[in-house]
Order: sequence, then C-alpha cells, then structure tokens
Amino acid sequence: MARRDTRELILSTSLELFNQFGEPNVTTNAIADEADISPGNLYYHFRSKDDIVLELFKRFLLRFQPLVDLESPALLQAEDLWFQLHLGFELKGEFRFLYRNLTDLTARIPNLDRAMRGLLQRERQTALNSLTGLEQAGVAAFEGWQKELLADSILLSMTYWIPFSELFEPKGLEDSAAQTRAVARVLLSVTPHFREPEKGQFTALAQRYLAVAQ
Amino acid sequence: MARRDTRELILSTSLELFNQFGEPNVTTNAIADEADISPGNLYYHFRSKDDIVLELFKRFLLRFQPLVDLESPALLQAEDLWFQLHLGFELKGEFRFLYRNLTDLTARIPNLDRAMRGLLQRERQTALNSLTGLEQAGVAAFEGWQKELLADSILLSMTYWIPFSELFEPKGLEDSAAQTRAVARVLLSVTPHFREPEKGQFTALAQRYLAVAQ
DNA sequence: GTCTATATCTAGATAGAC
DNA sequence: GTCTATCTAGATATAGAC
Repeated sequence: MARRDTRELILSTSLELFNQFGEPNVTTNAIADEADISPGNLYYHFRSKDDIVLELFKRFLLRFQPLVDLESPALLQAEDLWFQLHLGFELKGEFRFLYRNLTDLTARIPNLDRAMRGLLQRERQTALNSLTGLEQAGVAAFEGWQKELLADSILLSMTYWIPFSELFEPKGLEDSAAQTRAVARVLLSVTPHFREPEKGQFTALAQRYLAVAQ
Repeated sequence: MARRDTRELILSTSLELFNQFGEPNVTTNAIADEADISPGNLYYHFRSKDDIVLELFKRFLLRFQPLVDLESPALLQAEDLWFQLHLGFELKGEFRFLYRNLTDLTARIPNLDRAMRGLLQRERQTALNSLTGLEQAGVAAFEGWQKELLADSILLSMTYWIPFSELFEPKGLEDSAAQTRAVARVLLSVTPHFREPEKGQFTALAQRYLAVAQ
C-alpha cells in the first residue's frame, strides 16, 4: 500500500475506535489489529500514540477553524448563526473522543493543550461577537454582564454537551438528533433576551427544531 | 495504626492526589508513597484501585444526597435554592476528580455508572421541582419546554462547570471564587424568566455575587 | 497490620529481516 | 513499507515473613 494510504487508514481507524471506546481504552495494538496491519507498521508511520491523537486534532482544527473565524459576524443574519452552530456541533460529534477526555488529553499533550486553549478563546470571542451582532441589529438587548455570561454558557454547551448527553444516552451521539437538540437548546437560552417580534419567531423556530429531534 | 485510621488515611491521600493530578495519572504506588505506607498495606485495606474510587464516591454521595432529595421544594424561598446550589458546587469541588473523568470512570466501574446515572436523574428532577416552585410562587413564568431546557442547562453547569473552568484556570478551583461565579451564572440564567420586582432584585443579587468573586 | 519482595500483565515502542 | 519478534517500563496486585 502506498505510504499515504496506510497513514490515512491508521488515522481513520484510530478515530473510529477512539470515538467508540474512548482514547485511553484503545491500545496501539488494537488499532493495528483493526486496521489489519502490524504494530511495527503503525510505528513506522507514527512516532507515538500521542502523535496520532495530535494529528487527528489538527484535522479537526483545519475543518473547525473556518467556523470560528467569521469575518464580520455583525452582518450575519440570526439564521446563519444557528447554521454555523449546527455545523460546529456536527464536527465535534465526528471527533467526540477529543471532548470526552479534554482534561487528561491536554494535561498529557502540551501541544494539544496550547492549541485547545487558543481554540476555546476564539470560540468565546466568536460567541461574544455574535451576541454583539444581534445587539447592534436591534434584535436583542443585554444588560450588565449578561452578554459575557451568556457567551460562557454557550461555550460550556458547545464544549461539554457531547459528553454530557452521552451520560444519558450512551450511544445517542451517532444519530444527529442529539446535535439538533443541542442547537435548539443554545437557541432557547438566547431568545429570552430578544425583543418582539424576533423573540416569538425564534422561540417558535427552536421549538420546531426540538420537536423534530424527539 | 488502628485498622480504621490507615483506611481513612489511604482515602484522604487518594482524594488529594486524584484531585491534583487526575485519577488516571495517580498510581497505587504513588498513593502508598504519599501516605507513607507500603503498597502491600494499601492492598490489605482495599481490594483494588477501583475500590478506592468507589468508596470515595460513596462518601461524596452520602454528603450530596441530602442536598438533592429536598422535601418540599415548592415551599423553599429562592434564597434557599441559591444556598443549596452553592453547597452543591462546593462539595463537587471537594471531589472534583470524579467530574473530570466522568465518562471513563463510569465506563470502567459499573457500580459507579449506575449510581451516577441515578444521581443525575435525581438532580435533574430537583432542578425541575425548584423551577416549578418558583413558578407556583408566582416568581417566574416559563412557556413551552423552557422549564425542561433550563433544568438541563442547569444540570450541565452543575456537572461540567468544574472541568470547564479548569480549562481556563488550571489551579483555580481551590479557591472558592470559581464556585461563587458558577452559582451566579446559574442564577443569571434563570432570572430572565422572573417577573418584576423579583427580576431586578435577583439580577442585582447575582451581579453582587459576581463582583465579589472577581 | 504492616512490611519487603516479587509475580503478572499489559501498554507503548523498537530492531532487524524481508 | 511491512512484518515478526522482542524489549522495556510501569502499573496492579499477591505472597509470605514479621
């Protein structure tokens, strides 16, 4: 097999096993086994297990980056924001092993720690910008620290919704219903700050989201 | 040393190390070392490492239970609810290692999985009851699924606030400021649904909470 | 109850032939 | 590039003396 193909095979197999069983519970031997290659071959392509994790994280970041670094959020329509949100949840679902063991992974792999911290900061800023955009468009009004608090609360949802929902429905994250519910939830945490008529409109929209996902 | 004392020493040492370094990164040898006893002695008192984790969880549960199983939440004043909330966050901070590795711990230890699932369900119910209490007291009004969504969102905060905040301030959980902020956050996620004059009162109260914790 | 010494096992990782 | 065989380290856990 060509050099690149095996490398890709190892990555995709690892991702699958990590997501299914949790990264700490998947050995390099198990990966090699599942990919039908030898352990030695795996270590020809990757220097270490952490190296595989890091490469997967890079792939995740490459696809997530465009969603976080929005150009002019203030100009976006509210609908676009929910769409971005949905894409984000979907992508995180695809790499959900990263979010199940965040603390330990970042503690173990310094490069991942740095990158993840940066990512979270940018996500928070993006959330803030979006709220500001809604404010400037006259759709919503926030007083005092409400905006910052809401941004944190959204970030918490975006970061831990996946492991949280897995506590209740262990295999529920494969279908997209849980992700849809997550989006609706975030949506409904913001609508109380909307003014009419947008308040009623978006509350109804979120309710419909939720109903579909039941 | 008396039988009981050594056992307690092992438990308290384990809790300390688990909280500091994360349970997966603490070996039984390290525990024995820190407690100034031999590894063999440790295994005289506990059959396995999981046994230690489970016993610590039981201790946690014993103290947390009374906070969850409130008798008649509808009769409680709003102030009492925040106080309960605060106590809960404090207690979870004391056993924070449990909440950093929830997924892996529950995957590894079936007994813990069952108990934790039950606990989360009861917490959710308590949150719902409290919101219903506020509703019946005429303090707040919720439409549609807002109440259920808010309960989930509160439960998410109560479950993952600790690991989440550790991502930003790795050593921040030892002081109680982060816990106070967490309480204020939950508080402020509910106040938008309050009616006046309680709305203004509690928003102000939460802001003061936050200011103190900065 | 507590120790020292050690068994057992499993993970990550390497060496060298092909 | 890929394999087989093996090393090494470190973790859980046990045996048996005191």
